[in-house]
Amino acid sequence: MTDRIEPKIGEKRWKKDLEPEIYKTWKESGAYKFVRDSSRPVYSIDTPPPYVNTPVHIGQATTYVMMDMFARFRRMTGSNVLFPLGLDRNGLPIEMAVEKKFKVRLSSTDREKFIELCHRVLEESSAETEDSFLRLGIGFNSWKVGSEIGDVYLTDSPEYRALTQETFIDLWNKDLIYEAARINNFCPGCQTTIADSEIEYKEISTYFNNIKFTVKETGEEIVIGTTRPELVCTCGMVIFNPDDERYQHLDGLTAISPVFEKEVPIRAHPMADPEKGTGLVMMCSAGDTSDIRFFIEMKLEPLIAINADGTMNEHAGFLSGLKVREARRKMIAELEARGLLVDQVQVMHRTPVCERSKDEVEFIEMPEFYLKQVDFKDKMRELAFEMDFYAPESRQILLSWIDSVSIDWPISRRRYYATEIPLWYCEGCGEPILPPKGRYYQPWREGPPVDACPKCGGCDFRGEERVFDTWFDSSITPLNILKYSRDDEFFEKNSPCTLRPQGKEIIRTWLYYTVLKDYLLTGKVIFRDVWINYHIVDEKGHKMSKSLGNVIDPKDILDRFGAEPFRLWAAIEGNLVKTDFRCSFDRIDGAKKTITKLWNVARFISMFADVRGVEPAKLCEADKWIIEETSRLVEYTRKSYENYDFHGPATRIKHFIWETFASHYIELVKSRAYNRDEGFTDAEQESVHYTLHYVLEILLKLLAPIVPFITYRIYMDLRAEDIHFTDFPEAAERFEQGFTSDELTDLNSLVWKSKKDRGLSLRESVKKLTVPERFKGIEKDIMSMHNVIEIDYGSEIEVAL
RNA sequence: GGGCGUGUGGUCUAGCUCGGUCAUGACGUCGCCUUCACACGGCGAAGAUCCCCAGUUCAAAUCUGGGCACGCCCA
Repeated sequence: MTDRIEPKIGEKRWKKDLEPEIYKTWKESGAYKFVRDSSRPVYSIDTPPPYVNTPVHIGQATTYVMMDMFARFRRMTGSNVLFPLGLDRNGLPIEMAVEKKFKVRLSSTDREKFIELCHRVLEESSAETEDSFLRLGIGFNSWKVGSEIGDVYLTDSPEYRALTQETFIDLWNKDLIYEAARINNFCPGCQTTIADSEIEYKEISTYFNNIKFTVKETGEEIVIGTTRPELVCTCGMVIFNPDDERYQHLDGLTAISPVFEKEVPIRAHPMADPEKGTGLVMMCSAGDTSDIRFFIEMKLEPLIAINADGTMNEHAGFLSGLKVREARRKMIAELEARGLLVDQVQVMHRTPVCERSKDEVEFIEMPEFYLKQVDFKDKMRELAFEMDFYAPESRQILLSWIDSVSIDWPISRRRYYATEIPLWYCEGCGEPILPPKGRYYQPWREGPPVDACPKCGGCDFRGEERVFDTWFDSSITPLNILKYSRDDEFFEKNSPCTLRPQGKEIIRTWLYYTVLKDYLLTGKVIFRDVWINYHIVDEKGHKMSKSLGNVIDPKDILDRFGAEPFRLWAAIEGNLVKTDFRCSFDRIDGAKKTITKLWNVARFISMFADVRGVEPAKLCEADKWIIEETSRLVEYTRKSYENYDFHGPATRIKHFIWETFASHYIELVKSRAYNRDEGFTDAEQESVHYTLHYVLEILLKLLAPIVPFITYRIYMDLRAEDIHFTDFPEAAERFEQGFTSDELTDLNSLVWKSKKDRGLSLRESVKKLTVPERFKGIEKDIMSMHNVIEIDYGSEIEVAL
């Protein structure tokens, strides 16, 4: 028989330059295009739309690579994979980029003009994102923006915005939206109301001012510490801790505030911390979120002293018209002049700030639209248990957030580059007018959908100027990709969406709002699986940020290593649902070795005839052994991949290739494969040729979702077939094994060590080798591998050199 | 202040659910080997108080309690 042929695989090693021609082929041929009318079950992935005005972050690169692994695996196991790319273009980041780039303020710029500037910023920042994803080997359904299922979508397209507005109209008609004037978190920098979820906390250095109040009943002077003296006018109560011995006598008395001389009750309340300041606290209507909570709890009437523009209003008396900081200075001066300021102590104060602009959040009463959510907390908890979380512990983050929800979701914003609230108002009677569903509306620049007010018959209308919270848009991504309200048949058949992959830091926003809103619209849970990832941090474990200068651009990695080492690294490094990954070039470089090893193993095997379908009974014992080991690997890998675990299999496959397959199996059967001196029968040689190709094929398929380029190329070279459209392996017929892998590797190591201890070459002959009986079946292979002259059997291994 | 998570050789990591073989592997280090797929290779070696304390147990990296450190989220 043909004993040896030239390797079918020519190149000595895999090079990153081999990647571009492959991803170009995929892109140009539309390899992963979604087929709407297929009998295969749909597996849908609601990808998190990256923000377009910043380059793809290393964290996104990693998580998209993981999603691609899920997609490729599902494609090989019979699913019709819906894996679209969305690009987020709405909201504050674009507006802030405009303000910075063109040196304008939103509040003082014409709306039409400002939006045009937004478009200009957006035009410059589009293609880059897609290019990175393409080079990473991500198999999106499409690379074109469009409205077919699986096409790239933009969150600011008229189609997407029309869908957002449609959901508003539906929710309005379901009586789930109302407008109310309430104290809201207001960002003076962004000039808009923001949700609780958009607040973060920062330690800011400030002064703790100890100021004097007087007790009305006794005339006693009491000292109270505050960081916000300008809010003394809104003080509604003075409290001390019930356990604080110093102030028991004050309970039930009345305090008179300094300067404003307002009378407020003094009470004991656990919110006061005896350790902090003097232990006496003045509770203002809107100093921070806990103040607001306190007022609600105590049923106190709040007094709002700050306007939306950040100035004090008439409630602040002599401070009226001043900005908050000026008012604070003036109030302190006034207190000092009257001898009511005891001292000032510098402290670090945990201050609520806007997560976007970092401005200190104020609490201001404004009319806003709300989507009801408090009424649905129990239902939300139920829904949280209807979804499978990977890892399961991540569900707790959602549950904790649901528990902490205390007010409805304020969904209106006073910004420009976002989806407009589709409403007009009758100037005569104030009646709100909703347009019919179907198209994208811009009420601030277009006329109402009616000629006359249905209530009073008036003909003058005012368009709503506010827009939606970005999360109101983002919370319909699964509806959008599944063509909710656009292709009812498809949506009904394929809802819920199979997978929501996202970061743990946006559980309280993206995941929560999506589940909430889509439940309110459809009455059902919108996801089957939720995959929650941790983060990619720098080599030292620190969060990457522009200010620290430790940001890694995936393009640098692609330029240096190509996609494959990076993708293998992403799978091998750890389990992203449990821990952060430390991004290290050295470790990515390390993954390259395994790529090379795989290439060389394949190249070696490609020298031998690709024998198919040998009867199991005719296989040699050594071949049965490696097939059995391979089957175990297949079973484990399949099961793990199904549960989104690629790390376990990746490490095991890697170990298998290096330690089991290459070092022991291939070394063991090498002479049989070559059969140069005809020491083996044709059947024995055929058995090994078959087995080598069989195991290689399985390994390539197991690895195809992780490293799609190299497996594609090898498979093409060997079989002229696209591996990504073959079936994922099933375990083969199982074989009883006379020996275990450990027993075999121990035997080999012992022989190698014996030669080494004597300073002999590994090719040196062994005069006599004594091994346990269980190795009898692979006697010939062992003898040729170690160059054994005589073999016999005993209970202990003995090597006579 | 509360919740969740993490803490394993120089570095990183598996194992911890369900206690029990000399604690897994990688990178790095050291020694030997131009072995005909691969020197981006092979063989071998050194290196660990498994954060600390206490407890349960015949036995703890693994379970319990307390502490410390770090991270994330929330107040």
